[in-house]
Amino acid sequence: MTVRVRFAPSPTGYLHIGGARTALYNWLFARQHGGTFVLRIEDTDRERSTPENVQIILDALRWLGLEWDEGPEVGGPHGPYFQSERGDVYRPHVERLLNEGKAYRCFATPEELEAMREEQKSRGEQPHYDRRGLKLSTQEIEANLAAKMPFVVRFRVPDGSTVIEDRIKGKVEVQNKEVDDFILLRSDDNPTYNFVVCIDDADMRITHVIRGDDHFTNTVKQALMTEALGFERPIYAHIPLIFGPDKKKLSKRHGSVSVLDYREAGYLPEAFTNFLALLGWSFDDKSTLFTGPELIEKFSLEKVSKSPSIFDPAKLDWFGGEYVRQKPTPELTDLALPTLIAAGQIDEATARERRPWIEELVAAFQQRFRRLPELPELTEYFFQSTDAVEYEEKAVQKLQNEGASERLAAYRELLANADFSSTDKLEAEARAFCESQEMKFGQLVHPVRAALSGRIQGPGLFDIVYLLGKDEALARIDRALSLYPVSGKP
RNA sequence: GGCCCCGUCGUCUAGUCAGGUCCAGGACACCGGCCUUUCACGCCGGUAACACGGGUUCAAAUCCCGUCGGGGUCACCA
Repeated sequence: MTVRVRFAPSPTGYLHIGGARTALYNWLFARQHGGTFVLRIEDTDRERSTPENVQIILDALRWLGLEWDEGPEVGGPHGPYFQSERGDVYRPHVERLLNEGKAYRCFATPEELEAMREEQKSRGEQPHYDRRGLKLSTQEIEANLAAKMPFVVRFRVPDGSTVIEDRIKGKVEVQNKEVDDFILLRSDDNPTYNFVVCIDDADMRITHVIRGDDHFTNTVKQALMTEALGFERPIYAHIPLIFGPDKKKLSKRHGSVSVLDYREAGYLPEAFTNFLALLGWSFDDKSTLFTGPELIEKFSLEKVSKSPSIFDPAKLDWFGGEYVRQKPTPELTDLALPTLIAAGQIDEATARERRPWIEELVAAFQQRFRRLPELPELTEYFFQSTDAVEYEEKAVQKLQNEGASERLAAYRELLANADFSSTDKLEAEARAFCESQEMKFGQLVHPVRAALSGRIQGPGLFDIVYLLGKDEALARIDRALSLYPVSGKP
């Protein structure tokens, strides 16, 4: 049996973290088994579904690297893949179910049903549909139909119980009487979700349904419906939900839950998928870093946790830094360049001309950021004119320490004739200089760093010197010297 | 409330099915230290958990029962 799985989002908003993880697990499962990953858009809610939202979902999936084999924009033999375009495929099934007595009409209005539920509640009963439609005689139905009374079609839930052999949850048995005779065709002639899903999944030859645990109660309905329709039941796997720190289903109020927000925040997609994969799944007691191919090879539904997990942004940050560090510098440069450009630090033409320099700059900071947009915050002073560099308070202190300006001035002379061909040479010369002056290395480094960058932290000092170049380094020292000429008293 | 699911460090988890090798392992976070020109990286170390109560057993995080706690779901939404 060839594995066929699907991800079936509703384009009513962004793709959220939970949906992304569901998509990832489906994709991983398909790739591992050489199967097919189908993307189906469940846009039957015309009010809330928009083409823009569809595009957002596609963008998000592509960013995560989850290419689909069948679905929007790629087509496939089992389309259409937009539920809104599948209207006609459902009608014959409604008729069949009706003829076979597996479904029936109910003429009760929403108001009547509401009243029914209220009454049940007032009697201390659980609200439930009382099968009033089933009690109608053939004559009554004919008369109502002739009178053009609106009706819905309900599924007649059989007696007994339903056992779901869930690949993650294990065996779960539910009494069918817990399930109401749900509606499969609305009075406006539109079929409902629990009905169309069964037909779509069957039409698309879906073998495994992997989705969020919030669908579990639907699963019982769908299993029953699938059986009534005469289709083969897919294998189900329900992934526990992702919670926010308050242990409630992750939602907007927990901050960013949209996948594209994380792209905006500048996380590398590999970091994000690695993080997502491990939210609710683990391979063993040691491994945390997985490449895409490793994930495909090692993923398994059996090792998906049965308990919900809480989204921890701090851990995502760690993954972010980890992937930034292990990314080859040229590639990282390509990825980071747009943020430098967006920050106004460089333009595209200059970036091309100074490509080797940019790569060296990125390399100098590679250990120091986790998200792309953090880079321009760190590199700002490299792109400012000499006079625009601002000195933070602590940097000013470094410049005003006893003897600092004298040491700075002395180093300026050294630098004027220094060999700028490499960071190492600059450092070696500085060290030799300190030794000859019987000066501690740190006494030189700190004021120089302050003079060049206006800051007290950053990459290795000689990376800064080197990246700035001789002219600019001298100019910045001169400026610092003119601003803070007086050292502490002798 | 009914039904269903879940409950190991603050968080993600290994271990639970096949009880002993677990006074519970790893990772993130946090705290200390080392490295060092700062920050970061890296390295070393530390704090920290079997929800509770019974039972079975020579032995229970692991099996059984109960309690408590958390969540999901109960629409002419998907």
